[in-house]
Amino acid sequence: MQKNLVIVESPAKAKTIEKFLGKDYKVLSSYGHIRDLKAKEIGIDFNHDYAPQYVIPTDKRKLVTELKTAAKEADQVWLASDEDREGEAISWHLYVVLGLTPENSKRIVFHEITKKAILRAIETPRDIDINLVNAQQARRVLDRIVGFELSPILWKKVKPALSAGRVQSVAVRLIVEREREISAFQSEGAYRVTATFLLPDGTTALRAELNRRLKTEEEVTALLEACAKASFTIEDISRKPVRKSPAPPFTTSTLQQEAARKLGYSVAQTMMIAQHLYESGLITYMRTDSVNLSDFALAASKEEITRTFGDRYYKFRQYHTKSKGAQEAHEAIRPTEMARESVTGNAQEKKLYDLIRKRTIASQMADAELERTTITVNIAGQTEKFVATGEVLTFDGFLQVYRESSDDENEREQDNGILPPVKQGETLTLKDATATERFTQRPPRYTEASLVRRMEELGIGRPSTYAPTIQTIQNREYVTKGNIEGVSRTFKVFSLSKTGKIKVAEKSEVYGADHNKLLPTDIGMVVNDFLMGTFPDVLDYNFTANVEKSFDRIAEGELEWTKAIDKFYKLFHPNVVKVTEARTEHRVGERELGIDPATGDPVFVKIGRFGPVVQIGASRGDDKSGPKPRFATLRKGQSIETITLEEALKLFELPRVVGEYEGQEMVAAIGRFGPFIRHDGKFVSIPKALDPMTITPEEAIELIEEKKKKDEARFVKTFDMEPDLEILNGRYGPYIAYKKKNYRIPKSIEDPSALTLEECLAIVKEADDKPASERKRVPKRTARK
DNA sequence: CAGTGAGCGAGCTTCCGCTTGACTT
Repeated sequence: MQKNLVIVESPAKAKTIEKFLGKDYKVLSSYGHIRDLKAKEIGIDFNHDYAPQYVIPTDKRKLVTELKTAAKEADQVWLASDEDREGEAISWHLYVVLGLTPENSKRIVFHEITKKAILRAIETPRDIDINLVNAQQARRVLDRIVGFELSPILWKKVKPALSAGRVQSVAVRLIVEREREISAFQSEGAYRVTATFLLPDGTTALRAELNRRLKTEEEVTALLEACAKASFTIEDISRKPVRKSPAPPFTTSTLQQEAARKLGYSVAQTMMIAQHLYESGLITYMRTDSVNLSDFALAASKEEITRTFGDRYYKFRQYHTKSKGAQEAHEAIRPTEMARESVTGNAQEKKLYDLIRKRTIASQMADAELERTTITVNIAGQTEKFVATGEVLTFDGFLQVYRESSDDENEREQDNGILPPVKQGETLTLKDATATERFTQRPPRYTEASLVRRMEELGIGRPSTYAPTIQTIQNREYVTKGNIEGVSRTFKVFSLSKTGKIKVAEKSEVYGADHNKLLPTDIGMVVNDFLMGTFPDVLDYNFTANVEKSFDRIAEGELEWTKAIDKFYKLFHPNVVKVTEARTEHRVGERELGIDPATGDPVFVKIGRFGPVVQIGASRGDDKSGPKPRFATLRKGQSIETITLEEALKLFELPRVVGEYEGQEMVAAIGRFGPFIRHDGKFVSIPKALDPMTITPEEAIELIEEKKKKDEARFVKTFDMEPDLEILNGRYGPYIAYKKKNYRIPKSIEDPSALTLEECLAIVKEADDKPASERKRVPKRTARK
């Protein structure tokens, strides 16, 4: 048995380190935290100075027993979790749970996974930093208090199973506020004037733009009229060298942004692919906020750049992390071997690796050098000038390898080319001039990646939580990813022809379309407004930054963690009690639309048990007296913020009896899966081309008959002896349905329609006999779209 | 796109950060 046990956080890391350390060392992984607060209750003892009640989660029990056994067998245990707040806490929990002592255990840290770094770490061990551990306990306890005291308020006041937290609620706030900025945005038109001039040779053209935009049509016509008569001279030519520097190597956040822009991956997708590359030993750890490169990586980059491009392309650069609250326990994300140009794996892995490698290499390359030329053209008798700019790349530098993308589509317009040679004082002739009406642009909606960038700027969330947080706010239905259809608008174009005439044309363009952007739902907006009204301090963009300052003081040993929590709790909890007990006349987010002309009853919209609903008539009190209110769910695209009385009343026209067929009523309605026709206890979806409000009996019958035909094709085989068992055609090919459960047909069976009843029952029996532990229940959420 | 189309209500839901599985009917 080995004398030494090293415990790290990640199994991939354990494997690598074990190779470096040799046979005297056994290296195991803790797989992150091994203990946490009780899962089902708050898990904090408020009567005993906020003592956290830690438990080992069931899925960690087996691992912890293994670690205990290994620790007992070793002479020395080396706690080698990451060097940050969470890592220090992991070591401390291990120390406590494994029953270690100062004699038989040591705390070590290393910043790069090289033999040298690890051996040096072992030579310079230290003790567990209890102040840093306490900072983590404060963080954990604060998050638990905020989450577990706010969420139940939402269950009571808005809708069950909702959630609130220090991170997710602010993420939702960002999206809600951006959407409101967009709806309040008033675009302003202004005219952008461009002109083409001819040089004295009579053939070479120079395109230039007026140095300011013109506000009114009068200004436009005045200027164009002046241009028709004016003479033009080259007033000034200026040349300026410009340098561009490469972007720093990837962190989790910047990798997610660039992978989204360049490769179109979602944040979760990027992390999954990166995890794969990491486990295959191809890249360094993918959850990091550091832009630092190890000496090994710096040397390897230099070698790679000078070998491939030459000395001139190399430049040593050291980057410093700017983002708030960065903990820098790891390196930047980079290839483990800089010389490895490509990897084996699927196409996505190859592309992401390529992106990481190029970004890393480029970060150690020379600046790109450009020459920017600006030509100013004077209009005789006018104060305005025309300006032409051009850029020429004189040295490509890092651009040879990598060019960072931008979210802003307008930036790409600047890709100006070479300008023709001109001389100062030269006279030009105007060939044409055009004034095009352009509108100011509304703020952009967030994408997953741009939300991550904003969260990182605010210091909210960590590299390990960006992707899960985005998932959570979508699971709670605060936010959806969706498209917005563009709207058409007209704009004017004034053009001056060679003959000096001004023509006006009206053109149209589609604007405002959006694809795959984060949009707030009604629930998201109602919850946000409620929390902003009741807990503005927690929703403040600086809340995290402020508590982080306290955590830093705790880590420095200047502040007791329980005192910091006490200060917060004494302010926060009374407000929780006050808000919980506040009786309000109306439901949170409720809006009265008006009176139903048919009954005289009031019409409301609000968040109901299952989401946004319209209600006609007041809710009945506890005594159940009075008439029952009527309900209707909002249709897709409708919002409780914008729906009108008219639209709301229309929702009650469904369900609607369309007609009769085969002696049974046909009823049109809208359900969770869209519009449908119910007939004889069966449901048929109504396609988009038809409307449930106007569908005719003939159209409905056609749909029903079509569905019948399709259903018949569904049945591959049925058995008279056992009507409960059917072989059906499904999305994934034929399968067996038996007593409300579905069974896979083994791949070895070529013709499922030839199966006998006995064979089918055998398949069913075999599947049912599998131990329950092997049959994982499907989480409810995955059934959702 | 196999199947769901309801409506306070015994119960239950929830946070943030560390880490990977085992599962695809």
